[in-house]
Amino acid sequence: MDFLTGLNDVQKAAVTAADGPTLVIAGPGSGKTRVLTYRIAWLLQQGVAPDQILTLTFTNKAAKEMKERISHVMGNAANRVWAGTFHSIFARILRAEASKLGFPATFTVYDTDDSSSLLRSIIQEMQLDPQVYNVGAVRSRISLAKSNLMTPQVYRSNEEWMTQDRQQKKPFIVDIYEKYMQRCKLAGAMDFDDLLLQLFRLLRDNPDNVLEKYRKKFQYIHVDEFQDTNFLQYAILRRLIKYDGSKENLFVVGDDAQSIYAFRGATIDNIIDFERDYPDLKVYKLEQNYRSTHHIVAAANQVISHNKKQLQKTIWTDKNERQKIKLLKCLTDDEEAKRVADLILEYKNRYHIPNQEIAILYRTNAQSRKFEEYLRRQNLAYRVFGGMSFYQRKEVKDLVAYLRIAVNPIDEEAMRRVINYPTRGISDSTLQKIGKVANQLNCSFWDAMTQVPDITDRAKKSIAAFRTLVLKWQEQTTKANASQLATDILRQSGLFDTLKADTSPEGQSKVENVVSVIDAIAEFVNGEVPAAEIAGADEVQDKSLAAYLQTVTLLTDADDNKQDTDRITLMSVHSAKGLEYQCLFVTGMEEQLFPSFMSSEDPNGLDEERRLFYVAITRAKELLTLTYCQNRYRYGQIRSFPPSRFLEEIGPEHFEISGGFGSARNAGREQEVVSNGARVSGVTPVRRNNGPIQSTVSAAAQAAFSASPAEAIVAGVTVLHLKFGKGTVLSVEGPKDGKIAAIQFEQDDVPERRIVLKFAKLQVLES
DNA sequence: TGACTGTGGGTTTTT
DNA sequence: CCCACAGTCA
Repeated sequence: MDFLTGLNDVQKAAVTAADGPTLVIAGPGSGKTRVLTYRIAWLLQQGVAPDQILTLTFTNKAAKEMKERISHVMGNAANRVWAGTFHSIFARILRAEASKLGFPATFTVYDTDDSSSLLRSIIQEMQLDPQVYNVGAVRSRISLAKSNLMTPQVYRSNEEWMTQDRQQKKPFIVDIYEKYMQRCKLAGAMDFDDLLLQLFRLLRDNPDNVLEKYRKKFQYIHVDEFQDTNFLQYAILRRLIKYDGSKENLFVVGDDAQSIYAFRGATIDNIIDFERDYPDLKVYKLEQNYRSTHHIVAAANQVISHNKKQLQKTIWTDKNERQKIKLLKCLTDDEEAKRVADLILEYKNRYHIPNQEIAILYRTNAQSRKFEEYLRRQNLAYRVFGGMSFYQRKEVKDLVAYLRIAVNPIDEEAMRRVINYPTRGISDSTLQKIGKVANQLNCSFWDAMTQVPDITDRAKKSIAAFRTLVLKWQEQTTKANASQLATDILRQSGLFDTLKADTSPEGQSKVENVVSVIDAIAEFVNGEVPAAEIAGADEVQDKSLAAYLQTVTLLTDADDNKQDTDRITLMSVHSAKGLEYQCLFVTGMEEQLFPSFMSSEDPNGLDEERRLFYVAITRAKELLTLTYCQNRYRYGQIRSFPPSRFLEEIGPEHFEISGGFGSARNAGREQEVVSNGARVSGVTPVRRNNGPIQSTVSAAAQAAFSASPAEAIVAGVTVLHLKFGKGTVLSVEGPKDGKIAAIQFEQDDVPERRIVLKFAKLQVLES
C-alpha cells in the first residue's frame, strides 16, 4: 500500500492490525489522527464496505477532519463511512428508531439551557429552595448519574449517592431527576445525555431485534479520544461488539495523559476495563512526537510525571532545540494581555508567522476579554471560540423554538419560550395554570393548554388561536420544503416584524441572524453537505426540518469554521485539544486559576488540571510562552495569587525568563507557605517591596473571603483584611458616611491602623 | 401585562 | 464584574 510509506513502524503495525480489539495509546503529536484515518483507508482498500465502518469522535470538527483526510486518500468512498460525534450519530439512529422507545421521530434535543429551564420549573413546582437546589449543580448531578447508567430507580437504591445527597442537604435530587425524566418524555425531548442513555436502552431492551441490525451494520467501530468516553458510552460500545461470533472490531485511540473530561463522567477506567474485558487486546504505543521541539516535549514529560496514575510511556522527539519556553511575569492581567499582543507582533515581524498559526489559551472563557482588547488595539485579527455561540443568541433560539414546536408541538420548553413572544396576551399566571394542569393530568403541556379552567376568555381565545397556527405549521412540516416553511413561520409568528421594529444596529443584526438561520436551513435541504451533517450513510439523507433541528442543537461555534480568513485563535484549553499551533500562549498560570480553585482540594481534580496543562503546552510546535500575573481582576476585585505550581514542575533549563523581576521559581519560593495551598487560614508576615498589592493572606483564605457590611464592623469584633490579615477592632468613630475604625492587626508592627470603612474590605470573623 | 430597576449571587471545562 | 431574577411602577 503506497500510502503506508510515510508511517513509522508502530503506526504501520497499528494501521494494518488484524481484526479484533485494538488499543492505540498515542502521545501528543504522535500521529494519532493519521493512524485512525489510514486505518479506515486501509480497511476500505481491503474491501470492507464503507457503510460498515463507524467512527466516533467527540467534536464535529474532529469528525469532519477525519472525513476529509480519508477522502484525501480514498476519494468518494469516504463519504459513505459513518463518521461523526457520539451524539450526532446516536441522534441519527434514535431518529430512525424513536417509536420503539415511545418517542416521536421528531423528538427535540434539549440543550443545556432547556434542561436548566425545565429543572427550574420542577424545583419551583416541588417548592424546594432554589438556593439549596442550585439548578446548575442539580443538572450536573443528574448528568453524572446518566453517564454512569443510573436511572432514577437505580439512583434511589444506590446508598452511596443517596448518602452524598443527604450530606449535601439535597435529599430530593433523585425526585427531581425522576420528575425531569417524565417531563422530557412528555415533551418528546432528549437532552445530550439521553442521546446516549436512550440508545443504550434501545440496545438493551432490543425491541424488534434492533440490536442485531446495528451489530450487523457496524462491523468496524473506531473511537477517537477514547480516554474521554464515559461508562455509558463504553457500555454501548461493548453491547455493539460483544456477542457470539463477533469479530470484536473495536479500534480505539487515546491518551490517558490527555483525559480532561472526568468532571463530566469520562473515565480512563475504560482503558483499563478494555484491557480486562478483552484479554487478547492488541496494544500499540505511539511515543514519538512529531509536533513539538525538545524543550516543549521535555517540559511536558516533567509536568505529567507528577501524576501518579498513568500508563507508562516515554514521549520523545528528534526535533532540534531552538527556542526555550518563554515565561512572562506580569503585574496585572492588563499587562499580560498587552505583552502577549506585543510579543505576537514581534514574532510576526521576526518569523513571519501567519495568524492561523497563533493561539492564546486560557483556563476560563472569561479571560478572553483583555486579550481581545489589546489584539484589537494592535489591529490583529482574531477569533474567539467558546462562549456565546451563534445558536445561543436569543433571537436565533426564539426562531429555533418556533421551528421546534412546529415539528414537535409537545416540546414544552420551546412552547414556553415563544407562546407569548411576541406578546399574545398569555400571561405568566396562565402558563403556571397550564403547567399545573399538565402535572395533574400527567399529560404534555400542549395537551394541557386546552384544558385549563378559570382563565379569561381572552387568554382562552389567544391559546386556541396559537394552537391553530401551530397545527397549521405542523401539517406543513411533511409537505413543504423546510426552508420555505421556516420562512413562513418566521413571518406568521410575528417574530420577523417584532425584530424589524427595532431599528438599532443590534436590532438589525438580529434580523440578519434569523435570516441566516433560514439560509442555513436552505443549505441543509439543498444538499450542500454542511459542516453539521458529517454522518454519511447508505440511506437517503434525512432533509427534514426535524433532522436539521436535531443537528443544530449539537453544534458549537467551533464548528462553523469560516476559516477563510487568517485569524489568531483565542480559546479555552479544553477546546484546544487536538489542535496545534506554531506559536502558542498559555496564559493565567496562577494558583486558583490554573489549577482552578474548584480542584484545589481534591487530588484527583488536581491531577486532571495537570493533564489539562499537559494538553495545553503540547499544542505548541515551536514557540511556547507561559504567562502569569501578580494581580488579576476577579469577581470585580483585584486579587493576587502566587504563580501556578505547575510552573515549578518544569525544570528551569527549559525556561527563558522574560521581563518582571526574578523567575517564577523565586516568586514561588517567596510564597512557599501559600503556594502549596495547604494552609487555609494561614496568615504570613507582611512582606514589602514585592509589587504594589501584597497579600499576607493565603490564597485559599482569599478565595473564601467575603466582605462584611460596614455596620457589622463595631468595636470588639475580630476582622480579616486582605492585606493586613487578622485584627481586632478597637473603636469606630466618625460620621455615618465616613466611619473610621481603629484596628490592631496581629501581624503588624504599628499599634493600630485607622481604616476608612467606606473603602476597606473587611470580613467579620467573630464578634 | 410589560418594562425597568435594583439587588443579590455566582463565577471550570462541553456534546 | 456580569448575569439572572424579583419586585415595582407605568
